[in-house]
Amino acid sequence: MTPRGKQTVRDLRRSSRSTLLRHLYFHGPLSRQELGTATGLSAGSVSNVTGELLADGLIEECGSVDSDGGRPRILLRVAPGQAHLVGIDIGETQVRVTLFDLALTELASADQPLLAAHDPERVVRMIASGLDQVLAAAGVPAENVLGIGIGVPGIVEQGTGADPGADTVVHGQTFGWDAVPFGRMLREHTPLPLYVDNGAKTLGQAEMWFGAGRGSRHAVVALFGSGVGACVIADGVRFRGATSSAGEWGHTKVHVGGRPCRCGSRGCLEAYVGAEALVERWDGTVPGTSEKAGLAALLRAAEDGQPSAVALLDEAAELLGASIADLVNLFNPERIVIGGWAGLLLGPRLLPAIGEAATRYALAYPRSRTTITLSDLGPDAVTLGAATLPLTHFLDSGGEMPDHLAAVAAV
Amino acid sequence: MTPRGKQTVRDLRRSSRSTLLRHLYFHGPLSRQELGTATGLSAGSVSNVTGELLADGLIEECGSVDSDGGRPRILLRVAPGQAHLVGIDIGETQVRVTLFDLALTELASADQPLLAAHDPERVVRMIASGLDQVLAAAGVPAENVLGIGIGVPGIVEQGTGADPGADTVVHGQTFGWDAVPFGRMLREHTPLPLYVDNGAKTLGQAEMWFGAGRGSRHAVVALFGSGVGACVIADGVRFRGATSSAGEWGHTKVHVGGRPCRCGSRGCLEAYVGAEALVERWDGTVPGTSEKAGLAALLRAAEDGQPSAVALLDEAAELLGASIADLVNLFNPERIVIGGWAGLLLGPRLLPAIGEAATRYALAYPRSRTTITLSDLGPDAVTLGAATLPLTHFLDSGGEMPDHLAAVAAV
DNA sequence: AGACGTTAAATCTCGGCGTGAAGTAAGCAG
DNA sequence: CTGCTTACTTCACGCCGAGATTTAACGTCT
Repeated sequence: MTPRGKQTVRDLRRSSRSTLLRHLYFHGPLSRQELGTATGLSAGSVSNVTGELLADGLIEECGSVDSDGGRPRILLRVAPGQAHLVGIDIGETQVRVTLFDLALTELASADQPLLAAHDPERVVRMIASGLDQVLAAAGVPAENVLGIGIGVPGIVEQGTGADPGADTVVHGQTFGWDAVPFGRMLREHTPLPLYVDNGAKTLGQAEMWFGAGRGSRHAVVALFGSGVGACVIADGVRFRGATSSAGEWGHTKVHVGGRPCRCGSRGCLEAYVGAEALVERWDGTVPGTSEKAGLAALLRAAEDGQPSAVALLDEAAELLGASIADLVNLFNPERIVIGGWAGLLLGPRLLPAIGEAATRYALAYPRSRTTITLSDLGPDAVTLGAATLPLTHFLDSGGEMPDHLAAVAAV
Repeated sequence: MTPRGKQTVRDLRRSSRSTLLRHLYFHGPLSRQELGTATGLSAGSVSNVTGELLADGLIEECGSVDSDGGRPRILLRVAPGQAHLVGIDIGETQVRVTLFDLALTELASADQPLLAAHDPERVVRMIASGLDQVLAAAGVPAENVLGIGIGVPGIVEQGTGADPGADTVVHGQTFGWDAVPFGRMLREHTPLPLYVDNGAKTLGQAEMWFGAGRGSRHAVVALFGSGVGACVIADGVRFRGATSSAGEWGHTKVHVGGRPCRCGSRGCLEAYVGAEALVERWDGTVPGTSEKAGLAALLRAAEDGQPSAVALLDEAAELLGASIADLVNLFNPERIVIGGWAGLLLGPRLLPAIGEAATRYALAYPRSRTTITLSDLGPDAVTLGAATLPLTHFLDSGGEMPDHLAAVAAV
């Protein structure tokens, strides 16, 4: 309990720049006038700071609006092409690299299949080549990229040094990665700033920025796929915990000592309601089908009234509801968003039962303050959320360019 | 996702004052010299700010230390008698009001028994009279009290207005309080600033400031008493959630659909390992004994090898370990502290088994970064933790006196 | 005793910040 | 063209922290 307050000199400027930039980013084109009233800064300061941002090329003027009788307002917006972002999704079956502009519109994308072998070295090489591909395809020079956000499976241990991304270590049980120095390996292929986080967490970020989580400051994004994970947002910021592995919801117990789970423990939620577990437990599964096909078949069977399928899905809804109730009790969020490909598939059928079960299992007061909704983002959101990581840094720093961008920005 | 960002002018000074005050508070008497290097502020600024704080009477000089050959260092410390704090514990059986000085040394205390009736109006009157008693006993004028911290059972809904304490609403299931406008009722008896929170949370605060949680920024304080609760600290700050009811660990499920719990749900942790549940479930309990006596008897029987007692405690350790594993997975803390009167009683016997079970049930990586320890604070810590609430506000604001104190501080 | 070295603290100068008032730009109505 | 309204810019002011300089308060050495 000896928290930090640091010294501050012209961090005021950084803070002002950050505030204005953020506001412009999220609330579309605005005049300096509106910016001032919205952020609380005086008109003089807004003029000053926007002038600086304009000179840096980070924002630009875009049209004007008549104001009855007086001088028209000049609208400002973030210059979308001034810098770029890369988002990468390392999934179970492929590595996807996507290049975005500052407004997060997709410019180019490169997919590379990832078969049985998940050798880290090979994945890193695929990232490097994917990076070259998208930059070449869009004609964007590498110096113009603010940073690379990467969503990986497993637990991510963030670095702390001067180049934190390069110190990132990944523990991925499903990939057989044990303390892989992922950041260091990547750093050998690119000098760009690296931001690595768990894929479920980047998906959660996307959900908070552009999906069903928009507008809430306390939320839990529950990712329901082959496994089960969660991304907790507290007060607008992702909850990381001491070593940024917080939110491992899938291995929360629903029946202590129950079904064995692939994590080595027993009774985990994932061992009951993960897509892998559901397909494996259903007696109607045709051996050899893929997980997605198997789950779709299970859903169809349940909709046709096949008793074992109905029972299995009813049980899944009950357990998910109970476990979501735990999240409500522990995190007290305003909103719970159910996402992930299995969540998208089963959600429409299960949501009412899940909500009802959550009401039965959670404490009344926090439950009454929470809404449970389905995600409205596609599965491509992982790369989008990953790109969000360097973007957040960019906005927080008030539009600071990494060192290698200085020359470009000066033009 | 449109977070804050405010205007800032001489908040720098507030921040500097806060930093220095906090550092002096927690790291005992220090010279200006040491303060400078410890906080990163320049010697000039330290001189400036400490001069201001001295003039305000918030800190004082206390002796000096030779520095080989040169001018001796003058030590500074927070002036303990300059202001006072009140901490109140509304427990199941009594209302305890304690007056502290700024250094949180107890000056006076008043207990009032709370029998069957928990009528809110009566509790508020007891608080008012207890307040008068302790102030009179210590000869402290009310104007000299920075604020009143109150730990209550149940869920606390914090106010948001200009006088947040007075808007506090309490939902206390065990007391039969339903949306009691506790803050407003108190405001009729005293003009002092009010800070209300759940008793488990104030106990957790005490643990973080003075107990086993000291020095960690991410911790979970698990309170194990008649019921079960938790206080989550993330990055040095208590995790509140949207309506500050986060951390309701006791009603987390260990067996979905299992034993009925007093909260109305089934399978809650509390329904298995709460002291009330343990005493009720043990076949050796003598009807009519108090909960504490019953639990002590259970413990003695287990130590004598009585099989049903041993089995019950073994199961409790297993379930606690599994549920603590959930906390580890979800919150990823550096430390878990087990407190509460039942925790203190059973802890020494159960701790090894709990730790071992947690290892079996939690993910390996976050578990390896967590230590599980027993509380080292007595049960009186609730009032201490409650007094911590106004103190935190005082330190955060850089030593700002509430309005009614202005006259006193000017002397 | 007095000069000197050493270290702590106070004071001073400097560049930078946001505010708010005063000034300027850019449109409209008559 | 003259006023009038509104948007933006400029500027003087007070305040801030950093860093250099000065003063204070001690030992020690001759």
